[in-house]
Amino acid sequence: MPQPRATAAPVYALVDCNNFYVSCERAFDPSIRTTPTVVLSNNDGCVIARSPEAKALGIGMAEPAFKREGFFRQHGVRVFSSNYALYGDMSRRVMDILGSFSPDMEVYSIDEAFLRLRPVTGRSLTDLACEMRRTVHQWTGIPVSVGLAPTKTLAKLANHWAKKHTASGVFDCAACADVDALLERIDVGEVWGIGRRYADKLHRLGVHTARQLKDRPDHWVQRRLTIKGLMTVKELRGQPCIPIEDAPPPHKSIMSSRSFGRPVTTWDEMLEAVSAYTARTAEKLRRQGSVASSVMVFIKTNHHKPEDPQYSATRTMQLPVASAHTPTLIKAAQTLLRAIFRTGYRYCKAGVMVAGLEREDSRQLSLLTLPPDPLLAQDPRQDALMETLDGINAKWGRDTVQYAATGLGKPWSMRQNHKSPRYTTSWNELPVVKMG
DNA sequence: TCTGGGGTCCTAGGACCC
DNA sequence: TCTGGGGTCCTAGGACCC
Repeated sequence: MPQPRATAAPVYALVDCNNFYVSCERAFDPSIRTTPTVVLSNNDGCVIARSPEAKALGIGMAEPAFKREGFFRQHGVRVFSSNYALYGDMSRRVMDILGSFSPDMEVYSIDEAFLRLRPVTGRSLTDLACEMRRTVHQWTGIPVSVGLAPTKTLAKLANHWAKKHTASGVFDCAACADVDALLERIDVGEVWGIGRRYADKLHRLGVHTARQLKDRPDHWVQRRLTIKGLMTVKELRGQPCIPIEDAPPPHKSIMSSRSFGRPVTTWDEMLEAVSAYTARTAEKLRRQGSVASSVMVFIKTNHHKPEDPQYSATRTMQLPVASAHTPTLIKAAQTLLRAIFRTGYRYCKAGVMVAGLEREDSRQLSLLTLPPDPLLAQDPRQDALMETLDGINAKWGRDTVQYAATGLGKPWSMRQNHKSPRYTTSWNELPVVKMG
């Protein structure tokens, strides 16, 4: 048993929900607790979460679902469409609980958080981690694993180790007498910050394990993996380089894009889809309190179907005055789309991105636009209108009020043929408990 | 023979993460 | 019929400035 630490050196915990999306489905449907289960990406495209039983059947991450349909049926695999209303809400509950264990928390993704833990007299951090795990499971039904280490990169590895090799679901690097021996057993590609490309490159250079990477000289690492790679290596050596970000910095760009549920071929449908994505982008922009100074639109055909004629195009426009006003952005996006849209293609995807984001309260006015236009662009009525729109939609649900340009039927919208109810966020879809 | 030196800004491409 | 969506950062190279 590791002893309570006497020093003030920070210890990082990485808490990661096990098979998060599957665990969310299971929390509300006990009948699938031991059934092989998968969750698909948007548009029911590929597998993005697998239960242990599904993994054991050999179902891979990111496998296209349509190729596995027969297999799923044959093995009784339960299949779910992504239900982000549910996962987002469950995530918030888990994070609330974790936040009560440490004020220094970074919510790193929908299913992961880093915590900086302070040693408590008379109690080991492993013990504390076990309590976190118990509490989250008891209060939400979501199983989590915890890795403890002196750096975030090592905490990631410790978490990985906890999932694979412990029954407790908790692993503390400090409890390990020989960290080098452990790093020797970990493939370099499993290190946080080393993706597929770098892993291939490192293997070609004779670096196969986390230990070997850790022992390369700084200049060797920086030349091949850039400054970021060097930070990763220093963290493997136990030297913290990547701080906790407790307040996430505002986004520098915001995108909305979707694959279509079926190919889009007409101008009218494409215009509707791009307008709808723009409206969504504008909402996200306002939620962050930002305005955008440029708009980008892209459209593309399906490159998985080489027998179809292929086309893809992107176009960007600078706005004279940064804006988060939906009609202004829709107008810009429509102009861009008009410039790149070609008939005769079966489009599979489109998207809208805004960039050059500034805080709404400190935006630059245009030098070039003569009065009264700057006043018009700053019309306070625009802001008031958007506020009202967002308020109504927040209260009564998304798209209670929407722009006509974004379409009503949305025949191009994504497939979601296996969606579970929004158990926790919709009154009409609450789970029903039957008293025996 | 010999073609400065230092800086900024922008873009494209490539890598990573979940 | 059919292969996700949404981000960030770094580097190199070119344009341009004095």
